[in-house]
Amino acid sequence: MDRIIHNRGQVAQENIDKVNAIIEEYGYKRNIFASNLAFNKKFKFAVLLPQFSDLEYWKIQMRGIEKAEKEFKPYGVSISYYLYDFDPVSFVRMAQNVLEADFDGLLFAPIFYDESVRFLEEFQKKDKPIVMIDSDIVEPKGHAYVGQNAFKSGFLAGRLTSFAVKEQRKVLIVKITRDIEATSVYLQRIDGFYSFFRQNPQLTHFKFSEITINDSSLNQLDKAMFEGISSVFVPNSRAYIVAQFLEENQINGIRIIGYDLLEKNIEYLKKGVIDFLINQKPEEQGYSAVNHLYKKLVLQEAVEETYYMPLEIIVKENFD
Amino acid sequence: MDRIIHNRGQVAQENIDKVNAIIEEYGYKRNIFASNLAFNKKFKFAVLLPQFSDLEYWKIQMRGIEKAEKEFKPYGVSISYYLYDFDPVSFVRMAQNVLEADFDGLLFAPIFYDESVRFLEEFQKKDKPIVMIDSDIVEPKGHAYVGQNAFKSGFLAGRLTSFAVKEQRKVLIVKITRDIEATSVYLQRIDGFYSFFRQNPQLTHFKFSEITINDSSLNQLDKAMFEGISSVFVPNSRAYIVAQFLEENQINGIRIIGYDLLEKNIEYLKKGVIDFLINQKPEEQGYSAVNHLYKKLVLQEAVEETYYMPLEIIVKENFD
DNA sequence: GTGAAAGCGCTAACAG
DNA sequence: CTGTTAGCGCTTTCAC
Repeated sequence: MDRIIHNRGQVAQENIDKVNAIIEEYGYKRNIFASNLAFNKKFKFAVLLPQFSDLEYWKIQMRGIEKAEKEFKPYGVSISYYLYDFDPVSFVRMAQNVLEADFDGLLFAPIFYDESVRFLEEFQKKDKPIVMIDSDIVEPKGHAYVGQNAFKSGFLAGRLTSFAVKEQRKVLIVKITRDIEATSVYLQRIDGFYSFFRQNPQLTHFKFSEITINDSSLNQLDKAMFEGISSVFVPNSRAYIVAQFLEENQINGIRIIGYDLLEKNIEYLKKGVIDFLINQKPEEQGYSAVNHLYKKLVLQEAVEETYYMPLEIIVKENFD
Repeated sequence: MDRIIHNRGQVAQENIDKVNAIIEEYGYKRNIFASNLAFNKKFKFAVLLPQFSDLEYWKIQMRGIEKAEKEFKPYGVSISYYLYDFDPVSFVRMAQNVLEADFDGLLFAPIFYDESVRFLEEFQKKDKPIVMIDSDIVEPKGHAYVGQNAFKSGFLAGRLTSFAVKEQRKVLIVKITRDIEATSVYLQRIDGFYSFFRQNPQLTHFKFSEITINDSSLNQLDKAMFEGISSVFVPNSRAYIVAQFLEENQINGIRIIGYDLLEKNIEYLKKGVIDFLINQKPEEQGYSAVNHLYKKLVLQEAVEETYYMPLEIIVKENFD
């Protein structure tokens, strides 16, 4: 019986016959409880992510991963965490540790592009499933991806910006960057944003400008920047920085569109200073990524290799 | 061992000792595979819903239920469907059939209120878990609920209506009712809708009016109704009826806010005639309801008794 | 290449 | 009230 399913024999014709006969005609279904009980195998996954102590976004991702870990623990899944400091050197060191250990599956985020590609190529030699979250590496292929579609989310942000009908609107795009250079999706978001207005040429009453400031200090913002501005688009999770500035300086009536349900963003969403947040569901991303490995390895199910998170529009009234 | 967990003995103190000693100190976890293999029990769920042949909303619910059925089949779950025609007599007949059979769990939607209460009281005597979907019955208690929060969704619709800044806005609420009277949530939605504007008194530039028409024929709409109107709120899934009328009569520039991702609604969403659809995730509702029974009965996990679906804002750009 | 048997961890039934 | 045992359906191993 087992050798029919796992076809230990090589007689292809006979196998096909038996598979047809038994599985299809008799409607045989493998009993998953018995199978896993007998199989009695443990699955070890590696999770390679940035240390999340002061990175709320990654903390939320981690929450989803831990939820999945807890859920799948009784099914023989265990997870080892490799958390690196937010710099390439630390990443490479941790990645090396992962390569030296022996895992059945890998989950990681390619924050530092070049280093990540090298690591990916190395790990692929092991021929174990890999899931990437948050952002994707196109080449080399051969891994699954769970995450956002950055371009589409920017396109959506364009629509959200467009809701103010008829009036003349000046839109300011505020790019708030970090000291350490990393794979960043905000440029794709801005691409998508402009693309929306290009595809909707009837929206003639919008004018755009951009500024770039550094995350590390707030006083790079000044009132003059917001002169005549009616909407602000912040293409990463730091919309709260703009919100805080506008609130402190009592500048009202400017619509803010941003990303991610960070605590500070939510605070200003609830206050009505931030109008829209596009949620990429980081918790679900983390969960789905582990779930992908679980389904593939433990349940041996067929799984999609790319899973784009749905784009969730969050306003004050549907946040919970 | 099994009698420690299932405490066959009555010596409470000793039990507590052993539970503490073994479960907590030794970190014992019941092997779910072995447990279910040995238990070898089949679970039969009854699903009592309206025949969905021409009710797209219920068809989508059903899709979620069938997805769950498929997923949980290897774990011993089977589902019997009792689908009634959309009238109370048919409901009562089907409900009787459910009562006469022997099920481990029940999933149903209380479409016809009085009949549903009577059925609920009757079924509760069996002391088996019950999940209600779509709408809830407050009394009697003793069942789980998976579904929408109708008031909150109307409140959110208010926010979506409010996005047009500064201009004078006339809002028309179009109530499209059915011939057969059934439990309906649209009144709660309208409540929530008005409530939003009451709680945001700074939005002074909105005026409201209401009309009621019957689903059965379209020609109850006429152009005069939309004179001077800038937004239309349809508090059920039939926004496409208004959209179709406006399109056919080439009335442009009216914002439409509606509910549910029915095919026709999506068609007009994509065309840009409908602006917002609030999605109650019917597929996920159906899935979650079965999942609730599964977790409770098969996995014997603790489960939440009330699960409000998140309110999803769908525009053209984030529909997939 | 194929058949037989042990045993995965648990539950339920039965004997003491 | 407690100890023992068969067996759930499958995988793996070992003998043929």
